[in-house]
Amino acid sequence: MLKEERQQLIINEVDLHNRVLLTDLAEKLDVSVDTVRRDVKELDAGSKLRKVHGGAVSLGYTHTAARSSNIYALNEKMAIAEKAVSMLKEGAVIFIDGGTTCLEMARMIPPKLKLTCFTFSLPVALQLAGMPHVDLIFIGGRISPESMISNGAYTIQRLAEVRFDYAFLGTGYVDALHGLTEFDWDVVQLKKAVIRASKKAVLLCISEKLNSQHRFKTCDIHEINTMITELSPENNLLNLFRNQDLRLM
Amino acid sequence: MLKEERQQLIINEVDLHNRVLLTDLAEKLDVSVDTVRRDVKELDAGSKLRKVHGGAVSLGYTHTAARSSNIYALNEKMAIAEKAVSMLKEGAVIFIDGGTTCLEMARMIPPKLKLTCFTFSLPVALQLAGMPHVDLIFIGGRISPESMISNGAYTIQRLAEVRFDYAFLGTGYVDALHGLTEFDWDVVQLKKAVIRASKKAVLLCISEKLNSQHRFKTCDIHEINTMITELSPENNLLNLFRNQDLRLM
DNA sequence: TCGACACTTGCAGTTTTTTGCAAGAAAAAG
DNA sequence: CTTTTTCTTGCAAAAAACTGCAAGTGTCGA
Repeated sequence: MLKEERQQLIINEVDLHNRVLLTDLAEKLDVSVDTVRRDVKELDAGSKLRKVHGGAVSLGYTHTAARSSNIYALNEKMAIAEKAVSMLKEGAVIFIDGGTTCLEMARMIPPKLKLTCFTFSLPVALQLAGMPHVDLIFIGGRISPESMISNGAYTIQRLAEVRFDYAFLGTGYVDALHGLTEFDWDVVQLKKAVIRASKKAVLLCISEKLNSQHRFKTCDIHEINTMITELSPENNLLNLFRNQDLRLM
Repeated sequence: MLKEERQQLIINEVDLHNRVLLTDLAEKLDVSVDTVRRDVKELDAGSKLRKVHGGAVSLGYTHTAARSSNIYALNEKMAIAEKAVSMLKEGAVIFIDGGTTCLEMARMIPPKLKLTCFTFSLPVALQLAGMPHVDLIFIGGRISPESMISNGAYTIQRLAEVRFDYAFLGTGYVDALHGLTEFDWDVVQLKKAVIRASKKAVLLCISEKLNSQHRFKTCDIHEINTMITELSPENNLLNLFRNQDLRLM
């Protein structure tokens, strides 16, 4: 077998599976691991793939890692945000949760729309503060450094004093059977308070989170009025969420 | 499983759920917690996520605001901030006002110093939220878009419920005779409330503002305990402020 | 055809990387 | 303040990578 031919096969294999082990390649091509190693090293030098300890990965594969400098799954989140913004009516009193999806939504609020927005997320507040027609009220309290939101008993008390037309919420995990869950107990208490304070709760959630769960439960699915994903409402992935007194969007 | 592959999965999980525990990752990936810890540490070093005690959080949340390039008289403000920071003692409960000088001060807080900080300024809060040893409490309310601080009756009420060891304040205008004055009546009410809530008030003020005044009065000079300018305390420009029961710094 | 030469391939020994474990330190929780 | 969890550090075993070397292969010109 020619070296050239072998290297082409290696590239094919890598592109096909995104990642391969050197030992697998050696077995498949019936050459020694050293040979494969040398081939992979050359291909790496020629930018045909990326060599890593124990194997090789395709360039596209690692490229997704570079994207994380921005926001994960930004396109999906923008699609969700667009749908969410379309629900907004002039003069509404709404709440916007923290999290990147909700931040995207805040960004997309039409500049001319008059709104009263509550939030406890610093990034969301910063975004909304620049909008002249938005009346922005920050719900204070102890700021949790990881999520940049206020949280704790004080914040929950403040939430008991208000009532929103709509609350736009994110969640860590969501499952048709187990509802909305989080791994953080404090966050659950906070989200419960938000849901109590809102006439209608709208969940913004990318489809990748569907059917995942964690230890602490925020609420059941039927306590949510509308669930927005980046998918079409007819998508099969949403089947489990039908007939739950839930509007899909 | 390749290390590369594993790290990619960790990034996905973190970006997806915003926050994950090391132990959960270890279980999911079927490796020891130590390995996950090392991976997360590497990814943190590569700015793919942020490591926190017991887990990792996504960067989407926590991009700390870079200093906007052109702050007026930055060097002077940094000199003031440095003096202000030198007053801080371990465990103190302080308030930090909005404004660029106070923001500079927030930036300069030593990373290891344990503090409880109150503020109603979004930029200051964002700055402080990145400091692990600072217990940060945001005083909520309606956000005034020009200054990015909460203001109004609600905020003033909240201020009535707390008591600071030190309040670090800015002011629009200051004069030995007329005291601290502002252009904006609402701001005056707010600053009054801050001074009432603090045992000691520290004024941060560049010398350029000395001997200027405006319509609405916050307080007299003697209600301030310490005044910090970028000048040496012996400087002649400060002569009018001596013998006012005021410490110059 | 022969031999010089460059290139490739596999092997063995050494070095580096990865991984899990354990003990003490540090940090969070109660 | 005490208990529990997490972090750090050093260590050792295993896996992988690198290095030098020798054997094999093919090319080219005399």
